[in-house]
Amino acid sequence: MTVIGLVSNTVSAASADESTLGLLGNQPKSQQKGQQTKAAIVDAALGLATQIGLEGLSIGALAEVMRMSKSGVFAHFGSREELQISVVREYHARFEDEVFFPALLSDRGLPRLRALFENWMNRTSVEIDSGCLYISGAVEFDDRPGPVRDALAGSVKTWLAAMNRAVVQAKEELHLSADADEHQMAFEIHGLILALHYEARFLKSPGSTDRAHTGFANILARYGCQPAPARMPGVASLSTKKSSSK
Amino acid sequence: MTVIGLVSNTVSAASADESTLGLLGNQPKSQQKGQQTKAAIVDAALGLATQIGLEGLSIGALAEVMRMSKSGVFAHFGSREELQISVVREYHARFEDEVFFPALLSDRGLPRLRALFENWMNRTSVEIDSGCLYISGAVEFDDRPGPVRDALAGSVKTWLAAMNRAVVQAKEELHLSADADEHQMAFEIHGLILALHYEARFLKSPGSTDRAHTGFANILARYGCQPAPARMPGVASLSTKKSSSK
DNA sequence: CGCAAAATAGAACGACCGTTCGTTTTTATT
DNA sequence: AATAAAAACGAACGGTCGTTCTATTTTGCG
Repeated sequence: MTVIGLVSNTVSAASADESTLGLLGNQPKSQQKGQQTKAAIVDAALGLATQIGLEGLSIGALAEVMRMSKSGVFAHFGSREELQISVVREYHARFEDEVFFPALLSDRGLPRLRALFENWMNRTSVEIDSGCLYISGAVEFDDRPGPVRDALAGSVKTWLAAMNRAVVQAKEELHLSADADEHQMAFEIHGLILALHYEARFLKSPGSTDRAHTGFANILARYGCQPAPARMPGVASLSTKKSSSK
Repeated sequence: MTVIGLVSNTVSAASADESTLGLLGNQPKSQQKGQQTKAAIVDAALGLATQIGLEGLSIGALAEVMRMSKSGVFAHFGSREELQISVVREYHARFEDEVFFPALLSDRGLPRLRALFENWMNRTSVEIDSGCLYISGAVEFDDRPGPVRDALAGSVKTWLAAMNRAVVQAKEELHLSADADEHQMAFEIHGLILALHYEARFLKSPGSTDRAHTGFANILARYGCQPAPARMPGVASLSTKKSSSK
């Protein structure tokens, strides 16, 4: 863990990773049908788990969706817990692909921070209908130790650390006030996402998405990206790069 | 519903309300042992539900805690769903007593808003260990319609409406900028509480409590309560009572 | 094709779930 | 103390759960 510098967690256990990538044929040309249906099972399981939770995920229901026998599904994982862990890893991978990696195309500093939040918001907006595994999982495994909880907490921490890094970089690029606390900022941003999910998905309050956006703008304004960002006393010759991305 | 002006919801179904109050003998001197043990059951059920969730709450486990038979416990509610609703109502009542009512002792406007947040924070801090029914319940009943969800959502909305009202009053008292959006502000405050619960209870990150406090100060600062709150033009003679509780 | 290995099926298990029902105990009142 | 009502019990029900075991089918390779 703590690998190459980006969001990673999927390094461990060999098996069910390639999923949709499929035919890159790492080395052995063996292994085909098995991995393939296993990936399909994990995909279906992820769909079920985001809706009814990791704990609500039952092998019987999953088998029905897959039009397979319970034991047929079960054999791919050996235990329900291993199935849950596979689901968490799959969710992590998709989160990376959808939220983290695309944001790397934006410039370091404030543009990338904005992109990260924007992607996170977009994903959360979709999850108002489908559900978010990082949120439901957190509640379900609050005080239930074990490998599932570890996998969940590991993924979430990896992501939050990436957000922290983006804030630090924004400070380094002088896009944010130097005394901005990255943990504080990440905390407040996390709160916006959680409030959005709560109020939109559970309470069904309209306007939550706008409020999350406004909240993010407020945070940026507070932490040094002033409405009038021109005169910063001393420092920062004139290297203040463009801070607008779109 | 939408009653006398304060947080209320408990008006409906007659039964299990008096709980610990016990012997005030409303009118009929009948009804004794039953209501009493029912209240004890709800109390124990609330303890279980905050830890493992409303869905994880099982009558068997509850009976064991109560040292009663399953059917003995069951008879008090007639269905598991009714038990869950009773738990939600009890939680609502305690939330009111602990968070809302005490804050009414503080002056209208900013002092009361501060008190509401402070009480909410204190309760949430305790719930880092015990769990919060409004948060776990929201996840569990996201997309599961029914009376339990209705009871939960009703309670939460009642409370959030009280927060909104406090913000509006703070504007009326000129303690906050007149163009402060109460919904936006309540949204951001709610996010702080949710982030606190998430990061402290699930991720076990230290310092979350301080970050929630700092976040609240940031929000107040942004919405018109400037960092130098001493000279506020006009208003509020010198009746600013103590706003610290401990 | 033939054959070993992998994948899937099917039935059964013990455990726990919410709920029902008839019985027994406890309670409150006369 | 007698009695009717309320409360608690205990056993059983149908159902779902994760898991195990043994067959059967399907796959991939020579």
